[in-house]
Amino acid sequence: MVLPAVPVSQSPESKFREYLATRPKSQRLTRPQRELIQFIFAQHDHFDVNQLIRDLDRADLRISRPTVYRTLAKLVDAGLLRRIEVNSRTVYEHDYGYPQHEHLVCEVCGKMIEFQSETIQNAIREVCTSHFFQQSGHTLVVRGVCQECNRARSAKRRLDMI
Amino acid sequence: MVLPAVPVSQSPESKFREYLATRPKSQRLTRPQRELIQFIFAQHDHFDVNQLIRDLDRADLRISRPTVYRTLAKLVDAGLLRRIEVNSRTVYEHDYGYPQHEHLVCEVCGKMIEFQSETIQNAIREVCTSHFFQQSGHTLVVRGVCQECNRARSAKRRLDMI
DNA sequence: ATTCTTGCAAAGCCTTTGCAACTGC
DNA sequence: GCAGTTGCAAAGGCTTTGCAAGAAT
Repeated sequence: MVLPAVPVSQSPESKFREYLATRPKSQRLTRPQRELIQFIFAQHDHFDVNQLIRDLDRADLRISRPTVYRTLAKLVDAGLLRRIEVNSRTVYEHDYGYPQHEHLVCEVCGKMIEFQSETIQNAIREVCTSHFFQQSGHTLVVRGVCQECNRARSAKRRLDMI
Repeated sequence: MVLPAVPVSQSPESKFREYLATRPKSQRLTRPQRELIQFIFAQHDHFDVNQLIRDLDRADLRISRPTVYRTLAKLVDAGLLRRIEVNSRTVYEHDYGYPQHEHLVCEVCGKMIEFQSETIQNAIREVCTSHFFQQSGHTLVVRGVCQECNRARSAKRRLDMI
């Protein structure tokens, strides 16, 4: 986490409970779901499904793959998680308690750097207004090479020239 | 196409030929590839692989699925096409001869509205500079509901209230 | 008690790959 | 003629689904 967290009044679990209750056909909060929420909001930042399942496994939490997928979908729908597609990889990150932000993604090491930009958010808002487009969210991914990988590359280039 | 095209000096095919020639291990321009390029740059705007193959089929161009995938990858690498991930769907659009732009994507009808924003591009450039991040490209997708679908929704809502 | 959720196995997508036949250069 | 490309079939990832057993309200 690099950005300041947004203050929230409820725990992720109770926010999720609220979401479940307000569904058209009311849904249930189960043990696997609670374990997942607790696990995700205790540790992860950006993660994909395979990482998550591996980590759950290491933590001796046996939650089946389908249940993980089904629960993640609900968490996204509930506004607890955000789902991002990055270079054909699907990653999740905290939404609840975390501010809207954009990403720089290093194509070499895969690192994701977060940043906020009022300017960009305002510009998007303006464009939506002028197109009478009702915005529900956005994703900005900037691809490139991060500082460290760039250094490494330059070094290698210098070596290659010898 | 809604944005003004960028003037280009070469045809897509010759631009691709140039790309092929400058590869480390030189590659070949084949009949299926030429047909694909001609077809894509004659008609399509945004398309996914299945649409493309269906349309090729209708045009009696039989190019195998693997070849389509392999060629699209090269076209993206050559800078002729851009590849965008939108709501778990992979779509391609012209890159060569078309300016950098962002997308509003309607979650109801799937329409993609293009727009350009100097402000956003500058803001991205600035952020990259301050993070010593060497940008190679970016994707901005704004999700929401377009004007028409919004109208339809409002109308339906009014009806529901009776 | 009822209705939703789980886990398993299996199926579904989309995409990639191994390989023999083929074709640019 | 050599090296890269094609098409086929098959395999690979990731994600979803049908269904019987189990759990939440």
